[in-house]
Amino acid sequence: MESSELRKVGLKVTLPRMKILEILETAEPRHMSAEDVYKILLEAGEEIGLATVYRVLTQFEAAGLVTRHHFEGGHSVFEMNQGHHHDHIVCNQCGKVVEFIDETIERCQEKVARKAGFTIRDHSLIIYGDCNRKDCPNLKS
Amino acid sequence: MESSELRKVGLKVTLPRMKILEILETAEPRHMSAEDVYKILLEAGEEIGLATVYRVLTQFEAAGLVTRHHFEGGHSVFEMNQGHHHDHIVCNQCGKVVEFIDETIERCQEKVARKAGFTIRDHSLIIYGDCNRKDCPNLKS
DNA sequence: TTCTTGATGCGAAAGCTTCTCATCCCTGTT
DNA sequence: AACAGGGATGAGAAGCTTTCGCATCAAGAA
Repeated sequence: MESSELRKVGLKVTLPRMKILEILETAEPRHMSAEDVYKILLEAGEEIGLATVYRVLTQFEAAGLVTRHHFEGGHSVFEMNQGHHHDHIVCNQCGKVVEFIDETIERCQEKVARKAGFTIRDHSLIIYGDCNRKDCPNLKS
Repeated sequence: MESSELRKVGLKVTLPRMKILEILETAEPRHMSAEDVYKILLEAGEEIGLATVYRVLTQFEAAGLVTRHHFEGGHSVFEMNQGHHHDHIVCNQCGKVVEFIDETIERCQEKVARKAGFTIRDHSLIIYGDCNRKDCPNLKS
């Protein structure tokens, strides 16, 4: 039962929040825009407003349940947190997203920030490229 | 004479392009939004449209003269290319931007992408933090 | 069940960026 | 130097993502 997750972070357990949480936990791909989540809810016959989706996702982000990434094109994508940080490789052609974590890169970032006198709060590393798969069409979403 | 730079990349030499190029080459800070460039032009008494600034910056990007970065908050900043790639540390408080380059990180990215079967076209690494300077107010732009 | 407060849905609005189109001005050619 | 052609420009409208405002509604406590 996911309701405990909501209570744990101090959010009232409401229908929209449960539905959105469920989608984030089960749907594929795991990286979705607010619009994506909204469409899934509409197709499922839910009565929900796009504004609510944005509000809830923002609250989830503040609560540490999801992470928001600023991909190119001026729109954000959200993904469920899995406890461990990771970065992304995005295919320019098909939009496929691969997650990765590289400890060496993480350590180098700490070193660089320290040298500049900064305290790291967050970071965003996104590699853009071509995935080179045979089934990768140019039907960029 | 900057006009040669424009000709070199196959762009007609026009007044707006010259002016924008000059601002990008001389103004501080080196990271500016389209709006920033537009305001500088207006204050200089130029008759120019915001749409033109966006058009020209996009053309400059396509021509490899400038690079566009997607910072948080949904707005882009542009900076003149200096021949060498670099990444950024941005202060959450005052917006100060520090550039850095770390060869180890660059190499790791290549390795990670290769392992995932991707061909890197581009990448974006932005570290967000606090710059810890005494003159760093919370007057986030 | 009733009450209080916070959550929701809807439409409007804000912020950034792009589009449309009539006019203008580079640029190569007379 | 004047000309012609097509790309470039300015102004406003429009598009897109995201947020706001407010009347209504529902979750959680008494």
